[in-house]
Amino acid sequence: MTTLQQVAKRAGCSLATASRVLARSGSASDQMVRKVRRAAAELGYRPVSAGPGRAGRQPIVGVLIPSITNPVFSSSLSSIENRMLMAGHGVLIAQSHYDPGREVDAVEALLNERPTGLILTLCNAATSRILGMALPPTVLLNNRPTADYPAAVTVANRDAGRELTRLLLDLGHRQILFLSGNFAASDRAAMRHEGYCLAMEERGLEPLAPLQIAFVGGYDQLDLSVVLGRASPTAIIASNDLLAFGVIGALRREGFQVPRDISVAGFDGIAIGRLMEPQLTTIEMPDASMGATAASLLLDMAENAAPARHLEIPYLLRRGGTVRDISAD
Amino acid sequence: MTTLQQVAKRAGCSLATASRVLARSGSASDQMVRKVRRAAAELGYRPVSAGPGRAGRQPIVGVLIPSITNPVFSSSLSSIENRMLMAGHGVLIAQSHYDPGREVDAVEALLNERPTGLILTLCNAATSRILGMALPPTVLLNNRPTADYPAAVTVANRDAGRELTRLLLDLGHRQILFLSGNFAASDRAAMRHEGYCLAMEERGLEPLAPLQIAFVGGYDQLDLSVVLGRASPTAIIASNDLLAFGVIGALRREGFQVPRDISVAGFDGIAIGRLMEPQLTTIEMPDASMGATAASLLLDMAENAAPARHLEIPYLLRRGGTVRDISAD
DNA sequence: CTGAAAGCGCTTACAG
DNA sequence: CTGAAAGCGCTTACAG
Repeated sequence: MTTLQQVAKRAGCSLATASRVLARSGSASDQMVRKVRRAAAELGYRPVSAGPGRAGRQPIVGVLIPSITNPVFSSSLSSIENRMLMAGHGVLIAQSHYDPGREVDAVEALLNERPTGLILTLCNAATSRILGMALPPTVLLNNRPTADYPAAVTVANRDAGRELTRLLLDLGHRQILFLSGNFAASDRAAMRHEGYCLAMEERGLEPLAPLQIAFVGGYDQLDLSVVLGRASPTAIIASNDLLAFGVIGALRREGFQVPRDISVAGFDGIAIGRLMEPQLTTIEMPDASMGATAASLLLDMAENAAPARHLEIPYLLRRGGTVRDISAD
Repeated sequence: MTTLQQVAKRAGCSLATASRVLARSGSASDQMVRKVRRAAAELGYRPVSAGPGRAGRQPIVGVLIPSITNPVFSSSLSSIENRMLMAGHGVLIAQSHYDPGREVDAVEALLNERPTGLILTLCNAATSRILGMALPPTVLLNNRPTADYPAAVTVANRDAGRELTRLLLDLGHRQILFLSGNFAASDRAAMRHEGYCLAMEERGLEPLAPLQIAFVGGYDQLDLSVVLGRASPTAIIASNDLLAFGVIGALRREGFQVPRDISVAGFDGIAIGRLMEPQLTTIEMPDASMGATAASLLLDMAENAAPARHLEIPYLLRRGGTVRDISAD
């Protein structure tokens, strides 16, 4: 490990001067600046946290998401990373894998790096043990704000669930099944389901019991035979697009065609839904701009002591070919 | 910021004792351990790098990938993160966005955190300015090893390109167009293209000039009208699956059906290719196991001073419905 | 098991 | 503009 001491020696100056040059604090002659910079480059010098205040290092923020491989989250993450890069902050990531237990460990790991701030997408913000911990400035992303953590960037998931369900009702569907990841693993899914219930009740219909499916690395091998044997839905709402794809694949394996036999809709608006044929009907979340917004809010709070705010970003219902009008049938 | 001093005071012991308890070095009475831990928890204490050796903090590794939103990379990243979590290391990420210039900045940002090691997927390992820098133990992922950086985890991209092209040739295709991201942005794409050329030449055919398309956040709005006007390929090989999806969408917009009018194949084997209908023909990269392998290799090098190695992981040609046999036509 | 003290790499007034 | 020195938060022999 190269120390500042070594750099100073090579540059032929004192520790203090070398420090001033590299930290850009205080002034130094052009010649000295050159010598020190050169010595530092040659030795591959990297500062180590230090001194009173410990302001030496590049600040970093920690980001927790359920799963990097879900495009909704990787897209948010990407825009967070971009925004933070501009601000000269590093980004440290952690995944909860939709498991409240691992979530705690993951945040612990982030905290060990003493981040300037945190952006968290929790399994369930209301019950998470994390929010009892001593946290640096924190913004919730996709979780509604809590009393302790009032900074949040969200989408109106309940409204979205209601609007999507209304669309299906308007198309003549009555037997609408809500298929979801575990509610305990995603309070977003729970909110979306509430919206579904509201829409059903509005029309005097009994909501079907929701079906919760654990996320195990993917939904490739989803088996719907039992479900379809019991209920016979004309439409299925999946609590997220990845699950919707899994549902469509599973239906195909069972010999059903979408949307001819069953309509399918999802939530998230991941890019791949627009590339498939027919295009997926979904609630489009502005994931990239949500990420950027969360990052900006966090920076504002951490650097300018701005007050915590709750920002609700509008979503968009995108109707694709996976839902069919059955009112004329 | 809470200091160890404050924790010690609250626990009623000396700085030294508090340090020993929290760093698990040296011994302390059970009672003392409890008191110190409790005080640390109450104050939300987090260690800051320190002391001789600076071994205090959790070690971290830096990972550079072209783009988090490409499932191949997010999948590798996810398995790297999992492997590192088990080893008690944090993971810091950076994106190059397929831009060699941003790549340098991104690695600089990673280095500022003094990572124990680095896992890099470079635009072009042979020409990258990064490999001239003073780096900690480094593993290349998806780039072939260089003289300075002999540790690498790769797939035989040239062979894969050849094998995929042979498949199309065997199906009767002669006019096979290779469509690619910018070669300067991806030496993988260049290798795959070489394989394409080899296969064509093997059969005494002239390879068509490759078409390079810049990646600009996605391939949603790809316009192939000009291309299809000039050449009239019966098959298109895209240098990666994301591009292949873009191609299929663009073809559809131009009124072509896949595979009836044109066959399409890609590289990567991202999950979504198996969910679409027809399934994408592609070269399946074991992205998750490549990530885990790179992580394990890096840990072995950083912790056990293991020698750098080059590991080549087998790929798999997966034939889906997007290619058609035209030999009988 | 515990504490006083030396020491790490660094920064920042304080002199000159 | 530059350096000697004090000080930061921490760890680790060294005593007891």
